[in-house]
Amino acid sequence: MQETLPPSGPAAVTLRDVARAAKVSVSTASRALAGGLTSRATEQRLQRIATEMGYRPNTLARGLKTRSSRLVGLVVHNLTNASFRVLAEVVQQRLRAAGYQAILCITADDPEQEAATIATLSDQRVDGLIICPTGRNGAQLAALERAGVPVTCVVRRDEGTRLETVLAADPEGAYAGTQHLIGLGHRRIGLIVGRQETTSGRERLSGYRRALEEAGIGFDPSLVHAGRYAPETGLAGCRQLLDRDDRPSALFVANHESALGVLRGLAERDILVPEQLSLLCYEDMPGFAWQRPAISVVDSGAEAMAELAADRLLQRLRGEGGSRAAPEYRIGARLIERQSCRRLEA
Amino acid sequence: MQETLPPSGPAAVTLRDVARAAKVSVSTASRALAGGLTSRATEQRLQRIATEMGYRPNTLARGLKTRSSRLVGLVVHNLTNASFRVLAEVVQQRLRAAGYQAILCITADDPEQEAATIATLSDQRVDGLIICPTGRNGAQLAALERAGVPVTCVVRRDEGTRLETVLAADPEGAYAGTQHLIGLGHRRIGLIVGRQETTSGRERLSGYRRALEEAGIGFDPSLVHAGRYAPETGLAGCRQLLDRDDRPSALFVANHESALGVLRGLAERDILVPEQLSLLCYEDMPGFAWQRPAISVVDSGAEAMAELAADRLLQRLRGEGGSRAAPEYRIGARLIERQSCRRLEA
DNA sequence: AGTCCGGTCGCAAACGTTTGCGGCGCCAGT
DNA sequence: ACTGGCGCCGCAAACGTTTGCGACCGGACT
Repeated sequence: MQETLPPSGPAAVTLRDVARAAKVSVSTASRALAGGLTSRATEQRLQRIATEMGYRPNTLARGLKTRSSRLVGLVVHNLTNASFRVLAEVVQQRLRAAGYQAILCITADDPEQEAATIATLSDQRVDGLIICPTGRNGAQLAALERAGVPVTCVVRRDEGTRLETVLAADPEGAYAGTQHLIGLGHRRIGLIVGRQETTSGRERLSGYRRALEEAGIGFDPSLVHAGRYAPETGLAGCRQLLDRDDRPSALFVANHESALGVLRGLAERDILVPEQLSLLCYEDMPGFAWQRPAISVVDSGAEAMAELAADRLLQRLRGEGGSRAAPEYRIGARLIERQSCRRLEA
Repeated sequence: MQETLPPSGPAAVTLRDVARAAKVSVSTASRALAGGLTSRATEQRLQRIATEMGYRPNTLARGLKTRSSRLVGLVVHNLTNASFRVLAEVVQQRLRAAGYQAILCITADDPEQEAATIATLSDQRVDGLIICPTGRNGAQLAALERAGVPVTCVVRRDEGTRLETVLAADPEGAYAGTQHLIGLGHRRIGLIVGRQETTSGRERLSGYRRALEEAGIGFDPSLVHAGRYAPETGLAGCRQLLDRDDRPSALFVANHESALGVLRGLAERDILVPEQLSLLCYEDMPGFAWQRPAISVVDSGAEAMAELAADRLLQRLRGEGGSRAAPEYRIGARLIERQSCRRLEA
């Protein structure tokens, strides 16, 4: 019978092979390549032989011994949301530069998938974890951290655990955006915002509200429409807010998925921006700058968040964890004025 | 001195612990949990004990022994392009369902980064690889495949190697799109397309050209604008094609990044779609359906590509690789009519 | 010349699994 | 009652590293 051997090509060259070729023991070979505990001469000789033979250390074996896989889990809800997308891009690149690889996992904001994901990543012996938590699996995350695997939360906080977290400065961002509109003379400002069960949804609403009240404008609940992060929400909000007699003069759309629906709603009603309505969005996305008119946004600073999250995790991976404090970081938002907001004449 | 032991929490429970608790040898424990070579009774008993103790097998150790890491590399140029995004989402999910994890890597279409990435993934002993190749590292990929690691290319082909590849049916898609416009009575059709060094750029142009010629319409090179996949290209193309006397009556934009620039160009010139110009895009993206008017597209079938790529790789991972044929698969494109194309009166 | 010391190196154990091989006991068949 | 066979299990080797410990060698110092 034809032996149908699995196509395991030429067996990889192992440390033993290198050692044998250099006529030293495996241990000195190991030390020479790790740099250090050998004479300068043998070190260089072995480096040379190793590269000549095309030696590549076996990460699994090394990981088994050193109890570290140089893998980091990266868990997000999806890749469609611009924040998650840049998070994935930036974190991945940052980690790679530091010698780690990112394992990408997508949970669809579903606690069960998240639980399974965390378990699997733990099985893979990831060295660390960056995650946007659903909030329902805090116990598992805390257990991981207790087992020596640093966990950094992003975008959302996991209430109930004391995990290191980096968030957007949503209250301030929403405050600044609303204030900007107020400064332009707007008094009736509609808000389309996320579900109030989420941190960001609540915080953005509260920032909006605070700006209003500080300006001496009453908060009118009928001017806010809350819903999922989806175009449909924006469309529904448009309908609710604009098909009424005392129509607001400005709209603040607090997440970019809804914005698509809002744009369509405005077009359907032939409402001119910014002539008849000022429009301000939260979170920048590639399309906004290319719209006509270009859409002003308060940018939530996704890449800054990503960079900070990666840096914090890396620092703890290097063992400089230090502070048990499990702090919370906030990334400042930034107003980007384009052409979708106009000053209201008095 | 306070021993600052690394916070390696409670040591993980190992197979030895389970075996000891069950008063059997490690080998029977292993076999019992793997299912099979033991009596039904001990199998169930050990399953129970294992879960009670919270045993989780060490993937690294297992991988070292079995020479498989249950990791699969996923290499794309970026996550902004819609095709890559759904590729990442779908592949990740598919692999996970089959017990594999995806390592995400981004190359920015840069051969050097790609080379480094492939090397690292190989070091991590990935079991397989799904990659959109730059085309400059075919040798490395071929070597991987020879070493027993199945490689599947997506979106682009690596010329010069005979790797399994799944592509979009770009010639047919562009043909169908152009034909659709012709069927609506258009004779002068502008084309904004990708660089001619890329497979997709060439193939989409050729499909466009074939449709034209079959309809007896002469191919006019001055009606095509080729450039990078970026909004700027679209804007420049708009300028070149529309600021002339014999302006085309329809525009076929063969990639969605450029489309953003085109939309802005049209808005700047106050050109009404579809009244004054019909617009058709290649590759669907979330925004298109929400535009006003909603933009017709020929959808390149990104998720079908992703699914096929994942399935092909998985099949080979399961050892059913069989055919040495290194075949090439094509995913059919599909015209989605919305509201941006109108029939030309004769 | 003897002692000591610092620098290099090899031996062997360990990391947690999987797996070939052989031993043991039990049941059925003569 | 003895043999054969088969099902279940344990022993130990192996996967490719890292690392503590001890051996060895040379030179410098007393």
